[in-house]
Amino acid sequence: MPTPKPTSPTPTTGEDEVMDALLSASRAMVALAARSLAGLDSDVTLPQYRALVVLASRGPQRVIDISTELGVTASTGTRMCDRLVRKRLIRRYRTPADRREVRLTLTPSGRALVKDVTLRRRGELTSVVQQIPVAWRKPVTAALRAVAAAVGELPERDWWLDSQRDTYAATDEP
Amino acid sequence: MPTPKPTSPTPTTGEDEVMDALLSASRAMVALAARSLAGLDSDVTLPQYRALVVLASRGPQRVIDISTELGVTASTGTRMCDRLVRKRLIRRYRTPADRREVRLTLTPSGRALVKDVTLRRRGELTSVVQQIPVAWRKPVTAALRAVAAAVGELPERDWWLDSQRDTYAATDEP
DNA sequence: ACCATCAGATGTAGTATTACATCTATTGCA
DNA sequence: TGCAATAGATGTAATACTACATCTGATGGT
Repeated sequence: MPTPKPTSPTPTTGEDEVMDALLSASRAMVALAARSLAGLDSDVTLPQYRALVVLASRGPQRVIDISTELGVTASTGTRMCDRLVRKRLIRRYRTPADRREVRLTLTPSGRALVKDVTLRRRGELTSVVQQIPVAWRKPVTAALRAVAAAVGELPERDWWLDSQRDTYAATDEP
Repeated sequence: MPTPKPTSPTPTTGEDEVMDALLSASRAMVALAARSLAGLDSDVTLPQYRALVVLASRGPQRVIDISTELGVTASTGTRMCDRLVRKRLIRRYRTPADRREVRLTLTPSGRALVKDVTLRRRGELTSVVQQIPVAWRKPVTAALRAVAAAVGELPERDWWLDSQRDTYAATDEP
């Protein structure tokens, strides 16, 4: 805790400092996320964007999957998807295997939007990254990956950015 | 940054890796933020929480300041403050100096809420921090601070957690 | 003293988020 | 075959976010 820090008797190994810095960075990231979303042409809300990121990171998902990931009910998920479909950012596909399921996939526009936001963030972070001494980059990279992994973030591989062909045939529009 | 060394003797030495890791971490942080907010007793939205964080980090602010920080109009800011006041998380104070102004401050509940959320995040990040090799902590800490600073995040000093007395006298309730 | 400006608040309005209950279509299993 | 369970969609409703236009009150400079 940063609070009544009793000035640990044992010279701490810098654990608190790392944690504080991490929390600061965390708040900053949230602000950054909000900002990069606000400065966008289309008006996508944060929940909507999070849904897009899930699709971008994990590939085609069901409504229930996205809902769970976002911590909302299925009905809320359905509603959100309605809006994203209306905005042409995602598409619904029926799977032949299980006709109850609906697979959600990003449209090219959806992919472009995620890419755009990513680029914006990249822009804001470029100078920071460049200022990190080369010798530090390895540990910093490792630490950041650990953070992402621990918090439950998906693969860093942006396979989705190179809009590969959708693997689902549009059987019907639900 | 403690050592803003001009670096880059050789172009791109792990620069991309750091950036990717940073972006991953960024997405993870957003998800984490949403989660730590969802698992809360009181129902505070992300915009509301961001407002609280601004107050917590920067101390008493005006409506316009918070609005600017959050990237919304003044009227939106006023509305948001209305809700936060109704939830007893912030308080409005008139300043004698400029009677147009309204200073917003966190109530004890507000402070407690921010603290609670911080603790939750801390919990999720503890294991990560502990896993970072001691030798790495210094660079990692510096890098994270740089990120926070660059993105416009405030001092890491959590002075506000030790609920010091509010310096404004409640003259009237607007 | 006058008036432009600033800080906030309010009226109005559209869209989003979210949940609960309920309904349809499908699937899986006994 | 029959029926519970699953995946979504829909009806309904409360709350939040957001902006634009407008209004009040207070400052500050001329």
